[in-house]
Amino acid sequence: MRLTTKGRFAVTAMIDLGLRQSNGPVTLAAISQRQQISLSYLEQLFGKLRRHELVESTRGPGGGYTLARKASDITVADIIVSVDEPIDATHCAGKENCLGEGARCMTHDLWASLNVRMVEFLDSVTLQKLVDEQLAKGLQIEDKPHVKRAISAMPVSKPVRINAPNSVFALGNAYVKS
Amino acid sequence: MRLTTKGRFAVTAMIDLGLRQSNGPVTLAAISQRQQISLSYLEQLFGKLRRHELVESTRGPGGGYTLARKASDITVADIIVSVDEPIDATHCAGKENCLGEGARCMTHDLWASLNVRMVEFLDSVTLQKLVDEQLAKGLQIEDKPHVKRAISAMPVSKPVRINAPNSVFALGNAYVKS
DNA sequence: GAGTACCCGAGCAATTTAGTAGGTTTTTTG
DNA sequence: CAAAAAACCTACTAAATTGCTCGGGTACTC
Repeated sequence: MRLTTKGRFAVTAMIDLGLRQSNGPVTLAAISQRQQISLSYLEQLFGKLRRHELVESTRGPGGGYTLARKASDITVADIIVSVDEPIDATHCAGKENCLGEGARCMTHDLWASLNVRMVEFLDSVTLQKLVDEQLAKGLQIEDKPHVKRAISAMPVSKPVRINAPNSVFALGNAYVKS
Repeated sequence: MRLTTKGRFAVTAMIDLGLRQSNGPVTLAAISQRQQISLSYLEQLFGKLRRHELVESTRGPGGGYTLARKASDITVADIIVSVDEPIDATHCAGKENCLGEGARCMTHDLWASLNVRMVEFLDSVTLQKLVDEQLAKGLQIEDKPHVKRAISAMPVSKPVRINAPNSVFALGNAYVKS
């Protein structure tokens, strides 16, 4: 498992979905606007989330996405694994004795143990918990504005275009680069 | 904070160091051989680890690296933060009201809470714990072979040259890509 | 002063990130 | 029925990151 902004975007979008799916399917366009994530990127992410059966889709007008199961049955680990599609971690993947030498590389055992702990932890955080956290913070949910066709002349809000992999889980450390 | 193979390499190298620093400084060349990480890459990582005061260096023959403090005072979070040099997580970094609109983006609060938990968790895992885990698994430590100058005709072991960011924390899921 | 080891920077190819662009289905609706 | 809304899909892109090489330094010991 990797933790990058990709996973963050997915978790953010899923929380948005969890918060608002009570009154019908939620469109990606709406999530895109609220969370400032590009629509096409959301489409890619939700394609994966759907194939991993975390969400279900409804096509046509009034359609959108809903959670495929209860928010309390979806964990952060589920989401991150879905979008990150890991291939293999160690360069000595699978093979027991990566080096023919006596000192077999400790990399997998070593990392596996930390990996297990990480996954256990992220598996203990459910989407429901995160949704509740947002509600507890007094997040206001607009009751489906149901904009019929009033979305045409919008001030596009500057397509800033920074194509950079952001760091995720940033700590608040602005270490002086001396 | 991000979790990539970069951090994994750093943690792996630090464990190797923790396991072997009892009899003097450990050279990067030795870690490179044992852990199959390129020397130059290790140099870059340890440059950062040194600037973050996790390790100390001794130059000249017999030199190498030692831990700057006790292994029990170094956490996995320390290591990962050191090599990953985060800049900022959210695209609305710092600014309280990222969008001028009523619905202020929930991204920071939202992610910050998960971030805090992650950091707390990774801060709870000390290098000492990981070292002990390796020792418990019966890892044998060669008592400093002290190869004087017998390293010249070595079978180089194929410089395979795969320049790819590997995934980290890979789960054992080989989902069928249908 | 020779050799060992850390130090540093430039530069590289493969990959990932985050996105644009442009289309096709499916479904509702007017 | 036609048009619109929405999911779906594929290909393409610039910037960044990853992991590495190369080539030189600099400090230290024997």
